[in-house]
Amino acid sequence: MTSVEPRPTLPVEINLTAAIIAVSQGEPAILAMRGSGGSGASDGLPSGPFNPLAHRTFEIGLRSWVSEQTGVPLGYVEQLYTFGDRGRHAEAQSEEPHVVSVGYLALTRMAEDSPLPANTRFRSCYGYLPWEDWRAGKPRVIEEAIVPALQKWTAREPTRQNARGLTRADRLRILFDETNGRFDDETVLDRYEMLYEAGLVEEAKRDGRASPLLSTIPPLGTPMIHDHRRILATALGRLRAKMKYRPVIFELMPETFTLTALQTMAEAISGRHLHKQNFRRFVENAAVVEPTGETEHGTGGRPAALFRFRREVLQERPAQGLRVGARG
Amino acid sequence: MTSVEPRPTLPVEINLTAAIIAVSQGEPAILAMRGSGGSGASDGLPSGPFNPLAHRTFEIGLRSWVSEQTGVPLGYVEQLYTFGDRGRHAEAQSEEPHVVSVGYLALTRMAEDSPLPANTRFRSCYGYLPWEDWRAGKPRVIEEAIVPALQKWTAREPTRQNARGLTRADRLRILFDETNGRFDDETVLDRYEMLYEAGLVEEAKRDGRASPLLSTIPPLGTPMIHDHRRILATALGRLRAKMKYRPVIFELMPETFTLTALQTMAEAISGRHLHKQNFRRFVENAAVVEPTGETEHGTGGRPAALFRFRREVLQERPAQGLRVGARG
DNA sequence: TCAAAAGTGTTATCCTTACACCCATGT
DNA sequence: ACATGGGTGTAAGGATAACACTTTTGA
Repeated sequence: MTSVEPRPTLPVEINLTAAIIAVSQGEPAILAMRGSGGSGASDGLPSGPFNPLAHRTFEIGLRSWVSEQTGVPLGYVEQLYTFGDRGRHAEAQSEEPHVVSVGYLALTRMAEDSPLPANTRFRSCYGYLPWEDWRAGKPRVIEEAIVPALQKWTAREPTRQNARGLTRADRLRILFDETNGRFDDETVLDRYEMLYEAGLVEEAKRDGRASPLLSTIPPLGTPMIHDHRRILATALGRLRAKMKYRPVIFELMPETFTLTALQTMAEAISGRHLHKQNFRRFVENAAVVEPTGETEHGTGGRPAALFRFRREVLQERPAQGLRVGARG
Repeated sequence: MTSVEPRPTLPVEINLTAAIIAVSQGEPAILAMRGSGGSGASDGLPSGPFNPLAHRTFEIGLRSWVSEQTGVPLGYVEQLYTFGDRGRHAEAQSEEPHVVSVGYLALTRMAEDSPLPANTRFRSCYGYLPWEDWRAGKPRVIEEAIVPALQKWTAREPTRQNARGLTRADRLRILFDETNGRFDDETVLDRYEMLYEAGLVEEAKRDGRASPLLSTIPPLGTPMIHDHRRILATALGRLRAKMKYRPVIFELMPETFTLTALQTMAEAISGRHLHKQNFRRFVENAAVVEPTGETEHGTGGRPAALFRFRREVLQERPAQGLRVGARG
């Protein structure tokens, strides 16, 4: 039975955090502020508390924080996940209010010339998550550092299962091996969480659960404050998944573009190398783009035809994305 | 620049709400409490405030509320979405703390005999969302009530576009028409949201945005308190999507089952009729089940072979679901 | 003239959809 | 024997994955 007596307001604060992704020169980039938040010199994402008196919805509040902190205009915005254990050491002992993070994915076109605050820059996503970039084959850090360290971690409790019934060895195989020659580009969060659980990322040290192995391996990507790297991992995974069934990628492209530029964009985000003809055939028969008639010169070879996104596909039906194939 | 001075805790309360789905006798059912919450006699989902001092994570808090209010054991649990505008009339004027709802999907096997509190029962999902049940063809309520009413709503502002660039007519066509003979079973939330926006569901009246048409049509499904029907719609859509790529459906099945029972389950959830052979072939070559060797008699005809879920598929790779085909 | 990038043709294979028919049991 | 639901074979069509080759420009 639900109690009806008036409850004291519980000490909970809502924090809104944005993973703002853009792509420039074939690198997917995340907007990060260096040395933000007062937690040492780590990078952080734009974020701020949600004040329901000032902003009617989360999204309005988020846009306001991002605008104030970075000046970057947001296009596509999507809620990702709400994390109840932000700095996972959070315990009853603390005097501070408990903080709950609502993470958002936002996409923006990068304007090379737009002014950003001094400590704020677009930085490659793969600087924070280097094991996610398979465009030039399996990243060396996986075989050289991650797999050996995780194997030791696995050996420590070989039979223990997680909530989904998987042992550590199962997860290692599923997440860091190309099973059937395939790398699953969408399980970004699971990979990050496994490294965190095993105590192999800096954030684990901060939360008091670092592995003794942590000091024996090179740092696995640049750390971030609070749970921001976790939010970035969630954002990248979601974007990779969404791109396959919704035309979100065009939120990142300029008005007109070549097919090669589009493919490079898809590769940057999915972290995989794609097959040229198959990519083009797919784009063609999905009818998501149309030629402008112009060509782009000065690419070093034959000029490329320019295309634009056919906005009408949004009105048509299942609003197709780019179902990128298995591998190039 | 983030301010570092101590902020007063903002008056925000986190509410945890569970859409608990089970299936019995071919009907997908949602656990609902009649006349709960003090908001009149409407139905509500199990829910309660999150107290970080009592519960370390949202999920622990949620399980505790559900257990206390209903006694139902939860199997699979997944976070859905966090709604910042629960009873969307929420405005600064109110004295009460602002409430933010974190919605969860949970699955459970229905035990026919288990005792439930008096006001609590599993009720058909399609009682709340009748336009989602296409198993026997297009639901009559769509052509008879929904489409005419939405057409009038569309005509009122024919050129207005929403955030995704869609006009009302676009949305009507996309959401309530079988485009290319296909009904998109995953866009449950979009359909509910369109009806809400158009003021055609009871909840809109409560929030002061009912359409004058509301009294001219039969009620569109049973209403719920707060945003609970919205959470149910989110849950059903997510479950329909997830079922296609993860074997979550087995969380709802008994230990052993016939293939027909499995198909009935998939149909109950997806709201569509499926093709028998194709369904069986899919199950077969996904290798997600194995025969027990037993058969079930007394089904009225030839006895059916019994199967069980192969738990090993969780260890194998992309943990397949039931990719239900277009239509039966 | 040649490097560099754009752009095309074709085939084997597998998955999806959709037919229509046979089988084993209880009454 | 027959109604009822369980269970199968097969073929057309389309999507995918993988081949290697031609074309057009700038330097």
